[in-house]
Parts: sequence; C-alpha cells; structure tokens
Amino acid sequence: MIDDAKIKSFLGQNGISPLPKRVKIMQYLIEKHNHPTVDMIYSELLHEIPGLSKTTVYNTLKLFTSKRVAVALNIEDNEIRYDADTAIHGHFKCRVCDGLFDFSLTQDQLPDIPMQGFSVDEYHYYLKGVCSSCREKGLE
Amino acid sequence: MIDDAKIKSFLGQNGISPLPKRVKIMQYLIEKHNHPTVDMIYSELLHEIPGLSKTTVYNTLKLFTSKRVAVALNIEDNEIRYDADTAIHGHFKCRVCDGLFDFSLTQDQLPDIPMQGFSVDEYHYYLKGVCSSCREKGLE
DNA sequence: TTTCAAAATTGTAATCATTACAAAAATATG
DNA sequence: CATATTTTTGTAATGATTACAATTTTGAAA
Repeated sequence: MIDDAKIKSFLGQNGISPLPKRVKIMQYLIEKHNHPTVDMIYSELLHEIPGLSKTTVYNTLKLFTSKRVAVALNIEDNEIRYDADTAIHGHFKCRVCDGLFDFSLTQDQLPDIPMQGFSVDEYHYYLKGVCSSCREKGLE
Repeated sequence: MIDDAKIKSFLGQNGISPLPKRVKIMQYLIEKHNHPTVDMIYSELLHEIPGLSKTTVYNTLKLFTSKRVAVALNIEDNEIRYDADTAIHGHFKCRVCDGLFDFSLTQDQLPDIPMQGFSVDEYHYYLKGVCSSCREKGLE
C-alpha cells in the first residue's frame, strides 16, 4: 500500500489538485500497474468509491495524461490502456492470451528520430507476438 | 500508377483471391501511402468503385492484416490507420497538426525483447511530439 | 456454356468506447 | 459564512467497428 500523502504531494507537484478520487485513481494505477482500461478502473474502484462515475474516470485520465503523470497506450485496436509508469519501457502484446507485458528499455537503446527539427515527447515501443507461456502450451 | 497485374499476383502469392475491389484497395494503400483510416479509403474509392460498401473496406483490411500484406497502426486514440509497408519502419505523430510521418529504421536498430521464449511478429516504434514545420511556426 | 456451391459484398442494425453537456455537488477563497 | 470556481455526475450523443442475413459474384465441374 502506497502512502496517500505521497500520492497527494506527487499530484500537487504536477499541477493537479489532489482531490480524493484522483488520489484513488492514481493509487490504483501505481499499485496494480496492470495497464487497465477505463472500464477496469471504473468497475474495480466502484466498490471503494460508491457513486463514482465513469465520466470522472475519463476526465481524470485525460488530466493525468495531459499533465504527464500517466501515459495512454494504444497497443490495442479497440481501447486505450493507461500506465502510471512514465519512464521509457517496452510493451509486449500476446496475440493468443491478450496479455500485456512490460519489459525494460533504456532511452539510449532506442534509435533517435532521424528528422531535423522534430521534438519528441513520447517514445512507444510495442511488440506483438506470442508469449512464452502460450508457446509452451502449443497455442500459436 | 502501379501495374494491376503486379498487385494481383502479389495478393495471390499471399493467399488472397485478387478480386477487383481488393486490388483497388491495395493499390490505394500502396500508391497513396498516407496511412489512411477506413473512412478515408471508403470515401475516396467510392468515386472509383460505385456501390462500394464500408463493410467491404473493413472486411478487406481485416483480411489484409491477417495475411500480413498490411499493418494496422494504433498510434491514434480513436481510429486505426493502415499501412501497406510491412517492412520495419518508424512512425512519428505530430500532436499539433496531427500529421503522421514515416521514418526509416532497420531491424537491428531496434532492441530485441529481453524475455526468454517470446516470439515476435510485429515491431511498432511510435514517437509523438511536434514536427519541424509546426515548430517553425511557433506552435507548440 | 450452364449449373451450382462457396465465397464475397451489401446494407442495416447493434455494439461499445468515448465525448458533450447541463445540472448538482464539492471545494477553495475572502 | 458566502460565494465563485472547479469537479462530478448522469444522460444523451457521437463515431468507429462488428454482426448478420440477404443478395450478388466468383470459380470450378459438368
């Protein structure tokens, strides 16, 4: 369990008023680090925050990504996943079990953009294939 | 203008019956190489193929990606873009003008996945930021 | 060429994630 | 405490994608 006060000050430092629901949502992202969809966050936090609205989850995540305390992952065709880990790292999507895995990656392992005058805010490195567990089971 | 016969044989070699609409859609992807959405393909080809249905465009692109003669790009939040260039290359999304740019990249510039037993089918390297043109105009 | 089964296409309706928006509630400030 | 500002809510709208049954086209056998 992560200290509430830490999350509050973290949000505050990033220009986000640390309202209770925002703190809970950030806490969920950090603790679960499961790349959840809006719906996952909403339905799981509903137990803890009665009366939570899905719109609030959408609003909060939009705020988080605009303030860069979370990153939106567009690796899926039909939904956005969110990650509170804003440091550079890679993602692997298994096309059999649909699992999404992190793997570590440093900035200097990634090629820089070979185009003059472009500025880069976000680096996304996504791999797709079959994870070891599914391969062992002979699913391919 | 690319030779129809070449596209037909290319599709055939990849297990796709080279029906007229499929040939046109593949031709569009190759010639325009503009990372179109389904809607762009549909509305532009409608002039050339009267009676074309949007469902056919969806079906065809699903077939193309499953046969790996095209790749789906999930760099946008709300829509899928398609690319007939299945060779490894990078994409840059400008968050000011929404432009999508290709840049070249070789397989060996990309770090391999450091996870034992995983097999990789697709490599996606997406950068987001501001393109040189928007930066020159002082939009940021 | 004709016939016919299989495959493809169409058009409409359904689905589902996301956004818009106005009203209500919570928060912060003096 | 009073009030202006921000946030949240709930519902309705939007828009991309999919489901599906009916129709059309294709391709191969006779």
